[in-house]
Amino acid sequence: MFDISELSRASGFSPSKLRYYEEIGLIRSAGRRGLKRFYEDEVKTRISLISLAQTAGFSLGEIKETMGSEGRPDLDRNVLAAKADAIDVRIKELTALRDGLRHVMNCTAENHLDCPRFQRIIRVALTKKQVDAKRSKRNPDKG
Amino acid sequence: MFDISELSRASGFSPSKLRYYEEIGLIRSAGRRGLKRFYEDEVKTRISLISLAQTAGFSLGEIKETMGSEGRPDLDRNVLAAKADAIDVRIKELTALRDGLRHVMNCTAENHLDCPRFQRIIRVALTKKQVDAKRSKRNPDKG
DNA sequence: TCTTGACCTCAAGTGGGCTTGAAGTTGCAT
DNA sequence: ATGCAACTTCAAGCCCACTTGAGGTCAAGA
Repeated sequence: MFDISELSRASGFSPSKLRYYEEIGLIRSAGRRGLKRFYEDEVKTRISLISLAQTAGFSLGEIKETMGSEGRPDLDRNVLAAKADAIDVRIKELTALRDGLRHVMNCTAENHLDCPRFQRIIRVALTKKQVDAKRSKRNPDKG
Repeated sequence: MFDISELSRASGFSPSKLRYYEEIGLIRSAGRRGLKRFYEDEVKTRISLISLAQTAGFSLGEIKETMGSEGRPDLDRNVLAAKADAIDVRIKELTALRDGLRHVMNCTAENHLDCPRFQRIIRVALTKKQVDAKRSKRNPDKG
């Protein structure tokens, strides 16, 4: 068991952020000594996960929905599958963007937006986005 | 040349968003007919790029900085390289998170946070983050 | 026992990224 | 020439994810 400043140090999250996350139900303190919150080790893994999910572009609401409360580790497989698929799409977009940037670094075209290779790289990611958007219009419940 | 509603339809960005982007200098209209803005094809590529970069987790400020104004396509190679590296880090984190999610879907551990395989998957991404943080402390200008 | 500093609460403020609404203007079809 | 749908500006508002500040409580060490 450790207090909020130790958790803050260990996680890199400010105390106010930790309190805020508790307030919205994303994390839990194991209990109090007087007013002071005390935490168990488990919360560190949870915080790591939150941090990762934020990097992935998920809102705190989505993260909460996906992780559930600490007492409910039996997550909905469909939700998890959908999130994993969403991440796959994002990875492809990021890969295209990164390749585009790296290409621009070595490209001699006067205006990079006109470079055919660059445009092709970008179009790959866009096509994926559009396909996805169309599919979710035809089939809204599959997100 | 096309007007704002056509650009909106083509890009999926609302007119207000397009005007906002112009206001903050992210895009430019090619000119006006009366009050109405008109655009050239080039802006579509630019918008695609913005969309992609947002997905990658960059703020509009960073995007502006990286893309420069339309009149300055000669971007700073170091900035581009740094962004590309940042994207690589993010891709690794996303990959770890996705693998973690997919594992949880098939994992029978009663509490997934306790599953050693899951923890290992997560730790991979965290380690990268910490390494990166430490490097940028030792060497702040290399961000 | 008394101080002190790290914790606490709760309300208000901040910044990013837009959207909305009111009020005005205008290109274009009739 | 006229109407009107679609554009325009500008200010204010909204949601998210926090941070800040004022004022209060408490555990532990001198």
